Amino acid sequence: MKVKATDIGQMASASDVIFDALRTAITDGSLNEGEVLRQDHIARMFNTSRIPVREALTRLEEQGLVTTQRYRGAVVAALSIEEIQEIFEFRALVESEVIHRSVCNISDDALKLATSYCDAFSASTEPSKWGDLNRLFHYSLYQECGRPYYLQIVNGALGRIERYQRVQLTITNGLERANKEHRAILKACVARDADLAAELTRRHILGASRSLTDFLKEHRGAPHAINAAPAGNATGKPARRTGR
Amino acid sequence: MKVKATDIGQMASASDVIFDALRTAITDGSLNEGEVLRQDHIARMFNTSRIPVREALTRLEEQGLVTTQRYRGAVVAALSIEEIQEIFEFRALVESEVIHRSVCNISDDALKLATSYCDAFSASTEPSKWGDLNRLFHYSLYQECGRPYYLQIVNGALGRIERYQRVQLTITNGLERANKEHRAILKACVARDADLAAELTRRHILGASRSLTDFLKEHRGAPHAINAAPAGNATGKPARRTGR
DNA sequence: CTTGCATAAATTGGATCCAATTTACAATAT
DNA sequence: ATATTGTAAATTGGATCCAATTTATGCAAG
Repeated sequence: MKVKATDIGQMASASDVIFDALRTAITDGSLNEGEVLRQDHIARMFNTSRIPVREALTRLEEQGLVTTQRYRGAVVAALSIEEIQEIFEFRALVESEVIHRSVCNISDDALKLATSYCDAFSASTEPSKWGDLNRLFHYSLYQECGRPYYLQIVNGALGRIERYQRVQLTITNGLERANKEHRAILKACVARDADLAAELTRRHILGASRSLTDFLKEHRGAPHAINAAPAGNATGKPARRTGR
Repeated sequence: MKVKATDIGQMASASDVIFDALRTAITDGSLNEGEVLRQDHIARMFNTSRIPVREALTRLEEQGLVTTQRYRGAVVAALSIEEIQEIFEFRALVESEVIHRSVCNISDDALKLATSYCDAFSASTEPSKWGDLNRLFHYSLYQECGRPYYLQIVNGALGRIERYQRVQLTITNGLERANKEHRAILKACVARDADLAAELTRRHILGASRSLTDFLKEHRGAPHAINAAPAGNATGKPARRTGR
């Protein structure tokens, strides 16, 4: 009998690989907002043609992570402070609902796992991992809500603002407060107090929004100047194309 | 001075045209769920190559309107009753929040417009227009919530279940109840009673969910047998490919 | 008549090529 | 020196072609 590809799981297509790589690069901040994504540059990085690159960029645009203009290419999406606030507020609404539903069914195993992520988060000294650990902690408490669509939406919303949240945690030392709030949320979940867990989650997210946007209002005279600017791009004009 | 394309607005690319056409065909039910979408068939319909078709399908998949398997192509997504219920419940959560925020700022013009859509909805005898009019009515009450991201999410959620809702309105004569509920919502908005408008919207959506899923549980022994099946496809096997 | 396998047809993912458009740059006029 | 304009380079959208894979069909064996 011939072995079909489906028997050993769906092999990732080239566009999937590119999509995943670009997505993580955008969400973790490796790619600065406003940065231009050239199709054949990316294609060369992955040793493919531009076709799968375009498919990946299309998907990223559909998720709101890049914006595209005809014949002008894709740039990493930049969110205004108002847009960031809106997404945090939306997360507060949906995630409080999600954790409320989840706590009712939550298993001891899930609580154990959440605790271990919580510990790892507070113990980690590697800023590049805070985003992942934070996400893993929260998601481990959401898993048993029985609402995959909600989780998908939450994931999309989080993907858009994760890069900013990481900056805020790193720079304003928001780690301590996040940690305390995580402990409180976890405690409420262990006690199976759904209302409390929901309310604490809501405040946790809105609080993070507050300190992040305060930070951005301070440090963002210009729209996109969080990370170090790439060399020679201090002017408003597009960077001159350097040779390949 | 040379006229740039951007000066006369963004010209729609071929993939945009195809995307829009397929999206409306899926949301309004012209394409049955489970139906297979062949790339070069669609390409021939639009006199293009398969490249822009693939881009359109990629975007539709990202929105959850089609599902794709490697080398096996795209099919119009079919939602289980549980998934439909979940999306309605999600809409109830988000749309009640949206209308609550909107009513605080709503203008008399917006109320006038909403009234005209409400009237058109109740007067219309054309089932194919109910979906549009229903959407226009609700959206006209949402416009001034000042939360574009919420509206974008609502639009995505609605796009997934619109086809089913249309079926329900058509078949179970849910029109009368929808109409009454629309009047009540509108009245609450005119009175600037945000809490009431939100609660009525919540119940309106959950009620629609209830009657739709009841209907589906009744009429859906087989997963995808709402609309008339295409000729010669009564068996579970895929239809034999007819000549081009 | 049904089942199993070999082979052909159909279909998708990706590479390469071409046209449309934008952007950079040099030459020129003011 | 600065603005302007024409041209070349860079870049994207799309068409056509090829390889990988799946699906259908025909033929032999039971």
